[in-house]
Amino acid sequence: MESIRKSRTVGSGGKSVMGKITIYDIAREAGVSTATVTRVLSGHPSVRADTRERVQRIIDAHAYTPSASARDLEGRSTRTIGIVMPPVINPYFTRLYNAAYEEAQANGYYAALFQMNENQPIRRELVDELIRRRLGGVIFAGNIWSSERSGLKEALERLRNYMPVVAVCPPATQLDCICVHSDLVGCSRLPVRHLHTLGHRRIAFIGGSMRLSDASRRGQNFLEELRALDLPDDPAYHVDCGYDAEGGERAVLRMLTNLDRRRWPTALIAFNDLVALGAMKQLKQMGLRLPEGMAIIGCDNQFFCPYTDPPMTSVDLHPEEMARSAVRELLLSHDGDAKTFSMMRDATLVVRESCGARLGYRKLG
Amino acid sequence: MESIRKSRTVGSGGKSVMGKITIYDIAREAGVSTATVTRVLSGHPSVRADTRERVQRIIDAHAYTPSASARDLEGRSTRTIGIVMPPVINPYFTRLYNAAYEEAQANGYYAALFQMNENQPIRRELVDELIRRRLGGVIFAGNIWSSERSGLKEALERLRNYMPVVAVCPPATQLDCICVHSDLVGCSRLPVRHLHTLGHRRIAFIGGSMRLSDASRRGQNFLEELRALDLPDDPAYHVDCGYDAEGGERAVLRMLTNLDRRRWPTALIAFNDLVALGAMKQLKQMGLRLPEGMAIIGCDNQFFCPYTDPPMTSVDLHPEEMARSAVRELLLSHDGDAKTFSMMRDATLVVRESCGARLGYRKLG
DNA sequence: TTGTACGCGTTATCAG
DNA sequence: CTGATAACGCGTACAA
Repeated sequence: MESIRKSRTVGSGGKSVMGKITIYDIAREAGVSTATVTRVLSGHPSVRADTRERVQRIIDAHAYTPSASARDLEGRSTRTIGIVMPPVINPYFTRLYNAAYEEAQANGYYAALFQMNENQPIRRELVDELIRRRLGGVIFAGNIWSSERSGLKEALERLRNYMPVVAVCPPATQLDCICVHSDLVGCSRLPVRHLHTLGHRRIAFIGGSMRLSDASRRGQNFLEELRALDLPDDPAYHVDCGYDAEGGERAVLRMLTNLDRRRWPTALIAFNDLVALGAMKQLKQMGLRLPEGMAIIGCDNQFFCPYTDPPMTSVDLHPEEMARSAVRELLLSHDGDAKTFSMMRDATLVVRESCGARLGYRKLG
Repeated sequence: MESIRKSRTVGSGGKSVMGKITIYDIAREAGVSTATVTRVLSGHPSVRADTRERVQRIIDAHAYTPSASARDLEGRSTRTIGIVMPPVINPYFTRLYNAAYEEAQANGYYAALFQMNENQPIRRELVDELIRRRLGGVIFAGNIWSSERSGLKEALERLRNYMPVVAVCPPATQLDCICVHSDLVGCSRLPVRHLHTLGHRRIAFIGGSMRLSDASRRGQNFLEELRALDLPDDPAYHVDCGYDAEGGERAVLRMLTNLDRRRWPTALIAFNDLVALGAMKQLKQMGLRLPEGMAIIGCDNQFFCPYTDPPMTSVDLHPEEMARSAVRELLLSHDGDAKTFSMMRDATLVVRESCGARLGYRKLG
């Protein structure tokens, strides 16, 4: 900020009054009533052609545009839905939001984004904000509904009193709203099976946080999957390291330096692609070749996966589809009959070369 | 969507009337006037303690929250600014938006995002939408203001009649609004000089689009810089390929296959990091080693730059700072005295290893 | 300290 | 076909 320098004061201008023309002004100038102006505006048929034209001319001349606030006040829908999620900086949520935005737009709605850091209690102010704006509905996405969040139940209940709510999240229980959840079982099963098929026996899991009950679901499922295949579930093969690339670097460093080389895992499953990215860097730095020295699988199938070296095998949770479904359900449940149900999209394993396989798309039962 | 399956109809619930309580309801139930309720709501001092408490209790009981529409109508600001830019899918704009969002929030404002594809005319509907919502101001970002866009002048003028406007963009002329622009000169100069210093003489530029006058600025500056250093500005050393990784792959493929090996450039400057990412992949695929076989520099200093192989040298345009400045200026120019000026943040070269240098941060005059 | 009444910009209803 | 006029929900003078 201080290093930004202003320059070139080019000039000054700008109208003085900042657009204050109302429907009254138009009506007066056109010599009609406000009702007629409204009729022209909404294309109502019962208005004489010449009147319509005259009014329209005035409207155009002033580039008059009715106020949304006033219009909303009159009782109709604001045609806006809210979407509450972690900051778009996380590319997974970027995709989620983008798809929601497009779907909303396709239905004549606007998707207002409310960013919220994860693992932070639902602030009462946020709920207030949503209600104040009289949104047509809200989508909560991300690990929003973890039981750690205080005031969750209350917030949800209060909100639902005003508008429909749908959650896009890991499988959660007791959620009294429509819930579109990700396939966390497949998300663990797919990569483990894939690695097992390729002959791997010592498989580790890095990323996330075991202490957060919902986020740990991934880790739990991973362990169950290992046991189902009679693979060792050594605690040393699991390290929490958060959700970004830096965490991935740290995780690898910590795990491998703490382990006798003969006990090193031969494959890594990362919480997400960001973590995997960091892990790959650290692995190379330690002199390992990929995928020979270590196989690795990410999650989210981000845009950069085909461009890592080697290209990264990853699980696609199809956030776009989930977002679109969420928006559609939200718009459908517009009216009071608030149903409550869950829906799920299967995960897909996108095989590239970070595990030494070259199979293209592949889906395991 | 069709592959998403519903399951587990858990139950049904939801209040029937979807929150219709108004300030009148509260007033009646508390046995006071609406004015008093308002006073309690806004923490006005002149209200007796017991009255306040009684009213507050009713408010809490109903979880009453005043309507934003009604409040806005009353004349005050909507405390919302708009930010119009390309889809947040592009990580550069993600950062831009995120910073704007935070800065707005820090000032008690909300930043409403309006996504618009680049190189598309400013739709009248969009401007209508912005005006309809009576925003406190609008930020336009990206290559929005290219002269190719039809109706640009008109849209801007009309908009400015309603609210302050600031543009975050490449240097543009004749923009009758506050303009925070990126340092496109430095953006070309820095990488060229860096490569020149390292001994490179045949330097190519890939990405963007020469046909779009504003986007081509980068290319123009690049050429000028080459000439200033007496380097060859062979047209074959420039290929348009858009703005994503796939484009980068294509660009490399096209350029190198069309060129005799002895005339190959020894270094590549990419329009942005996405393009550079694709280029790196294609270069490796053609058997070149990086940076020995080819040096490469990206732009935007994206999160993945430290994690490419080799880590990518890139130019940082500091989108976050620009966004924050834009928001601040917007909020400042709240009142009618619409000044018009430009400000610029210097670009910075972040040196990593994709050019074979190991210098850390480095800034060239 | 509290209440009354009006304005904010639109739409909808009901007369003409 | 068109024009008054009443909501809509809230803030705010002004009055009590």
